[in-house]
Amino acid sequence: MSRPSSCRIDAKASRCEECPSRGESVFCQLEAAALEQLDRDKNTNAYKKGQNLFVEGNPPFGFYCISSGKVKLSKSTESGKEVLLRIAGPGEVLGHRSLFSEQAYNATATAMEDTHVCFVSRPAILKLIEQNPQLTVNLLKRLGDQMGAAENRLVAATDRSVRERVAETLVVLAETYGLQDADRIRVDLSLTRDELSGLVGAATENVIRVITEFKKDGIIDEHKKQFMVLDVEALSEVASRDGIFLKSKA
Amino acid sequence: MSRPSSCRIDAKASRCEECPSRGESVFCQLEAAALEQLDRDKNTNAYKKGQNLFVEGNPPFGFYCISSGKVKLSKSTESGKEVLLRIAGPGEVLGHRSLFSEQAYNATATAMEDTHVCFVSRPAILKLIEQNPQLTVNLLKRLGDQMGAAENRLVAATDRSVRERVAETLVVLAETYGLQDADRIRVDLSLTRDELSGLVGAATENVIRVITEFKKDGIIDEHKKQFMVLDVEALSEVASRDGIFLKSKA
DNA sequence: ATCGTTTCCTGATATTTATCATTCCGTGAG
DNA sequence: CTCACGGAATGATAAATATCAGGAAACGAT
Repeated sequence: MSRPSSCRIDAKASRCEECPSRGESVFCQLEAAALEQLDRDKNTNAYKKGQNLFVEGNPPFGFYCISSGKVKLSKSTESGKEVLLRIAGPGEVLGHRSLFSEQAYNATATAMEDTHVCFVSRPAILKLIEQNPQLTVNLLKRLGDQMGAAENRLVAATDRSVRERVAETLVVLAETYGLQDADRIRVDLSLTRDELSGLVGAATENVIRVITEFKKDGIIDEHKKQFMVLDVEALSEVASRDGIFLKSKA
Repeated sequence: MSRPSSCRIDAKASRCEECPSRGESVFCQLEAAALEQLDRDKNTNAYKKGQNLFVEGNPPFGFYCISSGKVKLSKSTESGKEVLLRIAGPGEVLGHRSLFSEQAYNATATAMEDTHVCFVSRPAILKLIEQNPQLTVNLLKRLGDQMGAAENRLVAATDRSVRERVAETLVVLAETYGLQDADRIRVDLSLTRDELSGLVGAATENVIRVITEFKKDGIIDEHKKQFMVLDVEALSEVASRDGIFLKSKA
């Protein structure tokens, strides 16, 4: 209980150093005093799989920082499909964009698994920023990376086939959420075919055909909605590659 | 010569208030002292149509602010096509993203017409930011808007037909760079078919077909690579609409 | 003017992708 | 266990889009 934390819900002592996402978070370089302030200002909430943190079109009230779990950011199209903009893990912030642009949320945030999230109100975060200008620089960097990823994805969407995009997406997911598991990389995410298709930007049926093919080729495997990459080389080869794409987490 | 400016090249007195892009620029809310500092630190350069400000893959040295003219940001794909990420006009900044993420430029910036640009070196801009934290907030807002536009474009790319996207693009261009001209809106840009296609994200031939159709329907017109929107209603209707899309300017 | 180059346009064709219809399979509820 | 249900898979078809090929304008330079 001695030191405060920005990213943990646990009652027991949870300092920033123990935050699983410590190195990644925009907050976790703050000095002690600021962290204490942040700790006082924050609220921690638990979301069950499927619950929304916020919904597209609603006004933004503050800032979210994921402590544990995964959250997808999605937009639904007029034709009823769901486009996944990105998947955010521990240490990542959500709602920062709408906070500064003072516009309604542009996307819906949904917990993909049971998730703990710290919430900081708009006034609190603005005050914190005022006293810690470095924070905005961190946010700029983060947002810049995400922007780069979005741009690369845009290029991919117009230039690469569904097959290539599926491969690319799997590679990036493996890089971002992959856990080494014997000789395979297990993507630590529960992803439905529909969600993957929303990430790839293609019809679910076609994405299914591609992953079936990859499975037959022994490049990937899958159990219970968890994808495993068996041969990253081959997958990258298919992706034709170069892109940063989704990689906003760094 | 008495008062400095952030956004003008002219030797004659050019204060920020006179900057054509004053209200839009992230710089132009700075107080006098900071503006003077900025004026000392900046260099103004002129680019002829077609010249590059910077090129994808190169390391970023600083910050660009467009004084006059238009600049396109593009990425070339492996298959040799050119994807336009956005078009920036007076008051807009370029290179801010790479500056903070400390990565190579993700795109190439090319003057679409004769253009004047102010350049501020990385150290200078960082110093300025240190003394004027508000600047980063402005940048965050700007970047956030651009991010939203990119996301909307991503959704459009997967969900809307070429025809719809062409209409949408023209609507946004009219909103952003349109000048009222009798009963028509003239888009103040010299755009080739290839460039428009890069903006739409489709093969040039197909975009041409759509344009021809719109012209026949009397919805748009075009002279010397300048598009005119005759019937915004109709065009918006086709676009099916809702998107902010390109609208990053404001 | 004339040439040459670039951009624009048009049609025919091939390919990719989406859509629709149907079956299969796994999982949880009763 | 069996049923029902939702996700997953597969095939057939249709639609959208890209690609290819050839020609027509527009424009700049000589």
